[in-house]
Amino acid sequence: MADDNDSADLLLLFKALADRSRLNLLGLLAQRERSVQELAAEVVLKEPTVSHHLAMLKRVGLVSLRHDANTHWYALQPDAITDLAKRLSSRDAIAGLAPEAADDWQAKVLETFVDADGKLKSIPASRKKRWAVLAWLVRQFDEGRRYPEKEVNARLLARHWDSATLRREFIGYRMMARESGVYWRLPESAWAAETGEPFQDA
Amino acid sequence: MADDNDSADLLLLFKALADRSRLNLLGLLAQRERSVQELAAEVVLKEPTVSHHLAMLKRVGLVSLRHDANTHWYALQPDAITDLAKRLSSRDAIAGLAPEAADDWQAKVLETFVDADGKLKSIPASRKKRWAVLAWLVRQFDEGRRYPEKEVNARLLARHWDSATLRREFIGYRMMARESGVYWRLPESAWAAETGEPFQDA
DNA sequence: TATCTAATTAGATATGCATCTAATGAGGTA
DNA sequence: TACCTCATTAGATGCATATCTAATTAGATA
Repeated sequence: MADDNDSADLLLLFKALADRSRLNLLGLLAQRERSVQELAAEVVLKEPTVSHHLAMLKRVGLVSLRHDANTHWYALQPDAITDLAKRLSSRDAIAGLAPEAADDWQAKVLETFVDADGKLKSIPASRKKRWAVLAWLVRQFDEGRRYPEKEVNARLLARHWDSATLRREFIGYRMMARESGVYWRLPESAWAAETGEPFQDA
Repeated sequence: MADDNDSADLLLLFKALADRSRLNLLGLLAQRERSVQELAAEVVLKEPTVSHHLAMLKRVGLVSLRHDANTHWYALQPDAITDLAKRLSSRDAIAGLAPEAADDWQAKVLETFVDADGKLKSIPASRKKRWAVLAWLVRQFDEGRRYPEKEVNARLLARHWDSATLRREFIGYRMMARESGVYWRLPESAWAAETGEPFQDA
């Protein structure tokens, strides 16, 4: 379901709004366009801190940015908030936040990327879909057992030629840990919650 | 002043919504009433964790609770969300989130020293912050009413274990007066101006 | 009374994130 | 080129909080 995307977005929006400093900044920006310095003075925070908050607000579309020389002018993006309001007004929309939806979505991704023989057709480029595929793959290893790199490779090669990338991604997504050439599964609690958002964009 | 409350409420609402597990729970509760066990199974969390989340959702009015024997049935409180949606739809409402100098500072102090249940985590050491906290506390007593020491203690104990210190500070900051074991509030004009002038403790 | 079940509270751990200082980048001007 | 200003990035620190296990409360039942 595209529902899943929606709910991830929604979560990020709420996270962006769940901080007093950022609400203050939004308040100021709702009045008029402002520069970083100006904002820092008004909310009594250092510029890097304000910059950090603005980056987050911008990432979720709550504010817009206009450059003028080396001054950056930020402004409220009013549609973002009214859109949010709209999304909240239906009870069904809220019901759509229930977790079961995720499994559905994952099944769909797997249908797309895995062929009838169980071979991975390609490694998804999108972070979320890659997560879904990796989750499926990692569950084919026993929890609590330790695998030498050679064996990890062997198992992965049964699914896709690029075992090196897959191994690396296991680590990156915290689905596996590695120590001196030996791999083991991490508990799903460590990664199952992250439906695949980047922590920061790097 | 009412603004201040509003924005504090709003912040708590967003904080409650800014967590994937709680969004999942809300989704399930939007479908129908559910017990803690049931929810724990569906979101794959332990019961105490779910209990913790539900307490927060309830505190901000997003869910309601009904007891039946020792089963607790939680349900979505749909008005809470539509109300939120309404509050977001006006640009002026957002502009109202802008900080208001002193008030905002006091709000920030309170956020730091008062936990979500309204308990005072500790008595600030800095004079100014202690002033802010005491001002908040003393406003919970009616003006013009007289309180025997026992009742002052009882009320303070709801906020912090060291009621004796708090009582003494009320006197020191001229927020209350005492005569033969009976206490009463002094008018704010007597102390509201001193955002923490030297008065001498002890 | 003792016991069973459902839920909450207490206490511990670990991760996320707000904030700061210092360093770097990027545009403008003399 | 050198310098100035505004902003962002890097890295460190400390607090808030999501989650778990263990202990406790509360209702129901035998």
